[in-house]
Amino acid sequence: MPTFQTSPGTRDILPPDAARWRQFNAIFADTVEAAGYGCIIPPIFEDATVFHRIGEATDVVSKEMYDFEDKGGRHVSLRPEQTASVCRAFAQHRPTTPWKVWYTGPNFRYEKAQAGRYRQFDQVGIEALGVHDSDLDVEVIALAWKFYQRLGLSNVQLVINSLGDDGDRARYVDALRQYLQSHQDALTPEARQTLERNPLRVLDSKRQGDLDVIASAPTIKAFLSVEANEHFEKVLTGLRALAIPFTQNEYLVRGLDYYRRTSFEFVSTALESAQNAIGGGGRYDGLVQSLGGPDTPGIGFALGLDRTLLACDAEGVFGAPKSSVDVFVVDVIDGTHALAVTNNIQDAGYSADRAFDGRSMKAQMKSADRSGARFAIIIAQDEVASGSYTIRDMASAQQQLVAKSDLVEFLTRNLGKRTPRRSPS
RNA sequence: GUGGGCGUAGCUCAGUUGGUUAGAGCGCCAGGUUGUGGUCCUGGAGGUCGGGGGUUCGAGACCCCUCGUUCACCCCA
Repeated sequence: MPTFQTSPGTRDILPPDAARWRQFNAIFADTVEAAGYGCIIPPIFEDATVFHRIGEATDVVSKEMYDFEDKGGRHVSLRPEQTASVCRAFAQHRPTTPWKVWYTGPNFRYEKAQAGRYRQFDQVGIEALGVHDSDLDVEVIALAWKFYQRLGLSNVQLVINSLGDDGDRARYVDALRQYLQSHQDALTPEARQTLERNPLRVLDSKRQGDLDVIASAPTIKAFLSVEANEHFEKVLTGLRALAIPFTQNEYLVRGLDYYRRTSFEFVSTALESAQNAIGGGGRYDGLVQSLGGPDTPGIGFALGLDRTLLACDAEGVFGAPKSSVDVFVVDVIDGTHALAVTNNIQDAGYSADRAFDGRSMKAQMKSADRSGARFAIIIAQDEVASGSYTIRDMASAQQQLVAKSDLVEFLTRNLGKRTPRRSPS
């Protein structure tokens, strides 16, 4: 028999971790829906050209795309992120603005995996289209911040910068390229290579040999238009008003070409690994138009599920929920009583599990213990004869005999009223 | 894509300069207790030592290849 395992960079999320993911998504949805964001579910793959708008020079597009030709000869790609898809959706459906949406789901990038970096990785995020107002920038950042707080994270740092408008950015890149080229000899070979492709990325270098040159490099600030500068200052003022701490970093450029003006990143200072950026985002005025839509401003962020959970682990917060069931039915006759009883309990809105394969009472009690059930319902000859159940409180080991017809009333009295998952007919 | 570390039971790991039948703890199953879990005691199941090739009388150990994983670079969430 051949043995199989997950492909590199992918993995199974098993219980109880998957429950933690669901909880994570639920808290996120709750946080952003409270601000008027609606859920959007774009396809997981689409025309590869859509994602090329992220920037031909970016690594994401040039070497990490999971693209292929489908049976109809279409060049499609698994999405490496969702922002481009959301903007494509906007261009396609032309909803009224402001259009505020949130999403969750897997993305794909062909990279070598390491801690906090997978080929299939999940992100949650929001995108807001059609608004220039700097207040929206503040709202977007504040929602991410609020979400981190709800998870219980406290060692998160907000790093922020402005990349200016298209023209500002172009003029700055020119100046930066000139500066770096004139200091080429002082740069590492890797940085010189990066310089060819994208001068902005050189600023991201953490190599010791590049730091001196970077330290005296021109910064974007001097190239910002009056409007972009004003916009940025208003964003910072808004953050201060909401008491959200931030660090300005004029070298924060981020890897995707479409960012304009506000650009930000959330870094976990609790993580030791190199992958300590747990979320990021910014404004991308112009992206919708590049996808064939009307000239529409946009801003959003994406938070990495895996990395954020790693940060939670590092801080010892937001652990996996303990799964448990209300009742565990122990049937030592033939198991068929348990079939009916669990069914009835479930119809009444409570959760119930049982053992199979006719195991011994001791073994079934052990399963009851492991299930985390508050009560064990024991059914043997005596109970059947008297038309009742023995109900054992697993924590106190107190037992009592309860008439069959009083079972739901007993559960309601001890566990509170529940809404039935479906009404018994 | 490049470089380093690591792959032994479901999990965490021992395993001497290469030497008989590969071990422990936890977990799992059963019994001790024919109507009772969590503690305790006893027993049991479970391993082609990641895979393939080589060196050797003999390889879990040494060499080569390969796959996986991990860390760093790169990049990013």
